[in-house]
Amino acid sequence: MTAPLHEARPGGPGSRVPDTQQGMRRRNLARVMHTVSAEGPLSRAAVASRIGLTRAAVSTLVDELIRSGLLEELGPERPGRVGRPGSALAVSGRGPAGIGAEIGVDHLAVCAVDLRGEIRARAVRHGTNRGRPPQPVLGELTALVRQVVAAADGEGLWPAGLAVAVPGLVASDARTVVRAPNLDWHDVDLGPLLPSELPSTVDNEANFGSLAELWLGDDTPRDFLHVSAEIGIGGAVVVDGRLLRGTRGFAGELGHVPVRPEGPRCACGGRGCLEQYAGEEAVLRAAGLSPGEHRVELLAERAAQGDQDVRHALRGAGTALGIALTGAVNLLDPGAVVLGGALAGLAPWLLPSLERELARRTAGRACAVTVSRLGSEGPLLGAAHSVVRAVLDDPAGVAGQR
Amino acid sequence: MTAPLHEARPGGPGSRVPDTQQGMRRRNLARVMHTVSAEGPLSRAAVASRIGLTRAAVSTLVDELIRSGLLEELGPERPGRVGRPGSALAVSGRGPAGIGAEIGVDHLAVCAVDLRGEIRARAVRHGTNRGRPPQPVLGELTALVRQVVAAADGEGLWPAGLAVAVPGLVASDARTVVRAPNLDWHDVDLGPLLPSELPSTVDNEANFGSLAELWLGDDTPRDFLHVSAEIGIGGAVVVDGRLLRGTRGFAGELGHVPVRPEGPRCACGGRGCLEQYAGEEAVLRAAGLSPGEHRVELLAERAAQGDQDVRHALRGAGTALGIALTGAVNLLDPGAVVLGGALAGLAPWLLPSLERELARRTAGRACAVTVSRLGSEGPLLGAAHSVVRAVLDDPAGVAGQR
DNA sequence: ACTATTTCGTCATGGCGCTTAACAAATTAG
DNA sequence: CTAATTTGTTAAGCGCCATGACGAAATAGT
Repeated sequence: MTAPLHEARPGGPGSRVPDTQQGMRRRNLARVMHTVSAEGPLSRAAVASRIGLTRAAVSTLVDELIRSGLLEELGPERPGRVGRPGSALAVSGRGPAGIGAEIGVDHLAVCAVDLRGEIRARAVRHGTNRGRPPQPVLGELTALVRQVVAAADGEGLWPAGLAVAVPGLVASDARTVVRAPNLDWHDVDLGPLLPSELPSTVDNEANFGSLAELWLGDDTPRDFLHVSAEIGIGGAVVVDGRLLRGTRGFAGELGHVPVRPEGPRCACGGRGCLEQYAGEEAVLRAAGLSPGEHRVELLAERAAQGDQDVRHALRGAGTALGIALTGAVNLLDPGAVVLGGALAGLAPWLLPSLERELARRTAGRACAVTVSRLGSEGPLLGAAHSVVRAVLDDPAGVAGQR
Repeated sequence: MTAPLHEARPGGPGSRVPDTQQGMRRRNLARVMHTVSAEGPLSRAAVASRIGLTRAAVSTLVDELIRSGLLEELGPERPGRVGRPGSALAVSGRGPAGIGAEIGVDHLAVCAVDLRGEIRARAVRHGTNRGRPPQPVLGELTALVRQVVAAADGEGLWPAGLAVAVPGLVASDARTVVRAPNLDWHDVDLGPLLPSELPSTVDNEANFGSLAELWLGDDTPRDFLHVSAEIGIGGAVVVDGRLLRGTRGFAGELGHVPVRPEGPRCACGGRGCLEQYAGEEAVLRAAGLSPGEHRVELLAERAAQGDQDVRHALRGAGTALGIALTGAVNLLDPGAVVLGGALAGLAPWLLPSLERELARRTAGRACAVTVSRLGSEGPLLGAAHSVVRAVLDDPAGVAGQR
């Protein structure tokens, strides 16, 4: 459990990893899995032509993947064209599964996703975790995980790994929660509290949310900026299909980008940070609601009912977001900006002012702003899929587990 | 000439590139070159233990590299330890060379760098290029290139490629200058104007400058933000040792990050952009100098002489840079911010206010600010080295050229 | 001085993984 | 019903690295 499961690095020309024939085999197994996974049922010949290997080579690769339970033979393809019909191959629906878990402020959720990307089992427990110590929370989570694993087992699936999304900053060891303000956790090592029978990783929920967007979003480009608002305003930068983490894992912090340099003081020491204008507390206050008792969910409700104070507050937040995103778009030139998490639900009232501000300030270099369709499901799905991706990226590594 | 020479991508698990034994061989040749290049003279056994291959395998790889003229055998190592001494291997000083060229506003420069990273030949021509059409400028540049190539040939070097640094935005085909305001060039395809006998690439000078910092800087981390001020304020983002280009190649634009959202109007359509406070024109004006006749170089001179108006103007620019960089540092969490190009010379007067502003606003997440020692040499060196890196990254591809 | 030990570079052998070429099987086209 | 086309498998071959053994060249110990 040293790094997030889905971030196995191939190792470039400067790397120390030797290149042997075993490595070549592993990478070609991964190529076959990726191809079949991405392009639906495919014959051996079709796979071969797509990845550039010969039919003979693909045959032996496929044999190995079928023996490992990662691929399935669906039977002969319906003959439409001339020539002998191929035998359709598909990713197995009865092999390894990725277990995703989410520790939310108000709930715990676990799900199992098979290699085809389908959710095959899930479990939720409602109830606040704010201020509760880690031990009982993780105890309950582990119970839910075992429940989901048992359900998945009933469908012929076995767990390849567990990924846990947490509303806070996670160290690069992928197990220590540095701080999670909404849970009031600080420097907690979750390693010993997680089910020991599964290889596990922990990561920030915004990170998993952005990966979900990358893997499951419609038409999401390989370079984009994901903006969500769970704790503070979390951004995530995805470059070339990889999540940018930064040297200390802090990358993607959008909440403390200066919007008005002489604005009100912020707890971070700066002035006029984005959070002062578009953070949960600030928006609630601007809408005339008391931050203590109300939550973000209420805003969408009120705005939909036509509450002018709320709408005004959201317009202001959109403008502030537009200013902060102008800087980010200038710096990164992303293919898109995606609003996710709680912001997705508020998009109808945020977008107009946000887009106006952004378009005005980035004339000619503008960038599409889209809304995630995953919404609050993002982190959980991203976690589960991170395990699935790890299997697709290195089928050989996982086949040995069983 | 489709992409910058140094950006050949290996192709991850999802890629279409098949993994064959030839590819494996190529990558292992690259590993040997990189290792010898980075860690000085090394015996075959030392290389083997470093890259994880056996001595026998490394022997055949080294044989091939010596036959191609990329490696040299220096003779027996001085025996210090027990056992038979190895035979020292070094990167050849008489093989391929990288030719770098720079089209500056006031000069043209060309140099040849060998695989060891040493400059072996150079040529400069002074005189302004502002407003001159591309054809005569490139004609002169080509003449300089041929002159440098001839000089390199006299030392037993042959040109492996040419990389040209341009003060403007270059399209992703690495040959078309989209716009270079200081030269008044727009949508010029330099391809036909470059020496046809060499594989050539064109790129922005700020990009090459940041790569020079990555490859030649002391202790430059693999993730950093490079800030220079040649045309406008060019930033460059380097992530994991790779230059971030963005979907349209615009990435790294720092000049139009909003600093004061209600500030003065900017030509870009926005308001209060960084360029309004820290751009060449703005700083000259704030210092009481007329932008038309004076240049950045003058500022360092005056500031050193104690000119209070100039120092005040630079302090202001530093503060604005600090605000803009706060956003960037929050978003990217880089290992360092490096001031390069013209900013390096102004650093003594920019740094105090810049660092104060940055430290105050990023308490706890602060980031070191350093000054490039390459200064104005960066772009030229980066260009030449980009060719050298391409050779190190794929020795087999280059050996065939000769 | 002489031997044992260590390390280096090379060679022969073998295993592994892909390619090539040939073939039987299953379909369409004429 | 035959020819053509495409699929999947098989056997032979080649490239590349690993293994193990060897001579060469140094140090360490007696």
